[in-house]
Amino acid sequence: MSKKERTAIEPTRMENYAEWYQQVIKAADLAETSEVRGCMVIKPWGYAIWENIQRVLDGMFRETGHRNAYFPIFIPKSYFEKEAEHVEGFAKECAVVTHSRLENDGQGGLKLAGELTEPYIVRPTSETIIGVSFAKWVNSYRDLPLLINQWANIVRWEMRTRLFLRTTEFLWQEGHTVHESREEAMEETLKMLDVYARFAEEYLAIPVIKGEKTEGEKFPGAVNTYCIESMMQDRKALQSGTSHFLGQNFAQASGIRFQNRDGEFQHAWTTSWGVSTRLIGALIMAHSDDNGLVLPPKIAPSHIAIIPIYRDAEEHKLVMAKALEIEAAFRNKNYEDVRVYTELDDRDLTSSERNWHWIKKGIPLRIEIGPRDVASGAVMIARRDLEPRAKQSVPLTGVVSYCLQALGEIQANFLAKARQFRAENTVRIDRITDFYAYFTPQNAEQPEIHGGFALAHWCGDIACEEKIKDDLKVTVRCIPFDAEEELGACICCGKESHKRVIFAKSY
RNA sequence: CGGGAUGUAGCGCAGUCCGGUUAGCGCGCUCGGUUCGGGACCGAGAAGUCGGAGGUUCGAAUCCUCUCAUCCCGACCA
Repeated sequence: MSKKERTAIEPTRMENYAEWYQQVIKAADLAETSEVRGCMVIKPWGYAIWENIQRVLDGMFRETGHRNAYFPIFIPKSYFEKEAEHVEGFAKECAVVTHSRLENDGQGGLKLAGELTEPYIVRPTSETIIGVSFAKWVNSYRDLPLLINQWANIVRWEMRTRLFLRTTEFLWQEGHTVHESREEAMEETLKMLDVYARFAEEYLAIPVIKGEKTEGEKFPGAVNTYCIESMMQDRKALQSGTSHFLGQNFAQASGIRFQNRDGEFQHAWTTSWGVSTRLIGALIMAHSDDNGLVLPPKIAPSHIAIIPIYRDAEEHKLVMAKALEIEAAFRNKNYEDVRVYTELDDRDLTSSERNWHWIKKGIPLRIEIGPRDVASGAVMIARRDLEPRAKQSVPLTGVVSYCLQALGEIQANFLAKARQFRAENTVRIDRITDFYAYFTPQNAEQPEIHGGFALAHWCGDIACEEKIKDDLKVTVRCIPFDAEEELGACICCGKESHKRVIFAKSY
């Protein structure tokens, strides 16, 4: 058989990005679609990534003074109705509970019974139900700030779903805070956006752009919505986290009032912020390649696959003894704040089968150890940030230090690579013809990877935003915080503009 | 909710137009053997009643009616 180069994932990113994404998830065994419409089953390798995300973020929330709590999954319809924009924003995607029990229908089936006097909405987000509690908890300025976080599941009845990116039920974290003043609430909103940005870059190795959402894209009921936007390898944008300044809207709707320092009653100022299992989608699309998942060491469920190579029972015994020694050497070892985990894989499969298994799962390092290595007192180490064939012989005595250092390098390489990719695919555009050309694929039937982030002037008029969206499916991803003052003309209508915003196609 | 398509073994599919013995193929799985440092090979085997209901017929995966579900394209979206 000819040993021609082939990729572990087919099709490749270039051939069919959307299909490649599904295949990476399948090959890495992260998740699968469930029998339940739009819902996914998150499998151990995928769930472990989520647990790592939870662990790290939870620590960050604690450090910033937040405490975890839990609120009901059901929201009475009347609560939901209190904030008008909020209702409008979520009404079309709510699962509603209308009955409380099932009865035998006499034909071997079941029928709905016990109709509720007031239907319950399965939370699509918890502002309204949490607001009811907050109204009780907050009476005085001395009760503030109130800094709460909830880890929960959410249901949004989306029309079209994609594993991790958009599922009917998803897991997330939602922070909800109450403050005495506008300034303090705004400060909180931006502080948590910073936490998200730091997490994305330091742990997920995904560079993000912090900015504000336009009026058309902001959270229903929010005064301002801020976001972190990242670029995927098909050059589309993915909103990876949001933080909302809710003003007094929800405080008024829920009656969150307190007596201030002057003894007067006033409505509080609230915020909410969240990230979801979508981050796993971001992780996949930001780093993975045509050989499967690629995981930054700081978020990987496990870091090193140890692969013994042997032909018979005698060699197995010989090699396994060393493999167990290596495994033991990593016990209780940390790379920065991350515990290093290993996977000793001596399954009865060919070594290449086991090798590819771990490549596809995105494990950062692989240690191969065979009879030749045992004889020479060394092992072969392969890194996920290099070609699958690239292997380095490392003496047994230096394996741990080599690996710990390599993990750090790999983490840094992924971030640098993602930064470079984003830089290469970000352009400043001033003429509308260039803008349309940039976002128009060569092949309309089967669009190739095209476009990217376009920094262009925008007048702030929603009509221009809508027109571009209708024409090109391109939206204003955000008005970046770091956008410099610059006089220019709106890319769409030509009116005066003072800042460039980021336009892109998005998920 | 509009437009299009599909439901046959765990997965991917053929067979359906032109009804006819025991419903096939690839992958996967199980067992045995040879292999094993770049995705192995040979042999044997298990597994489906054809989305569901009804009808036509001597006979239905195949024809008819109804129904359910899923997928793709639009509007929505963390």
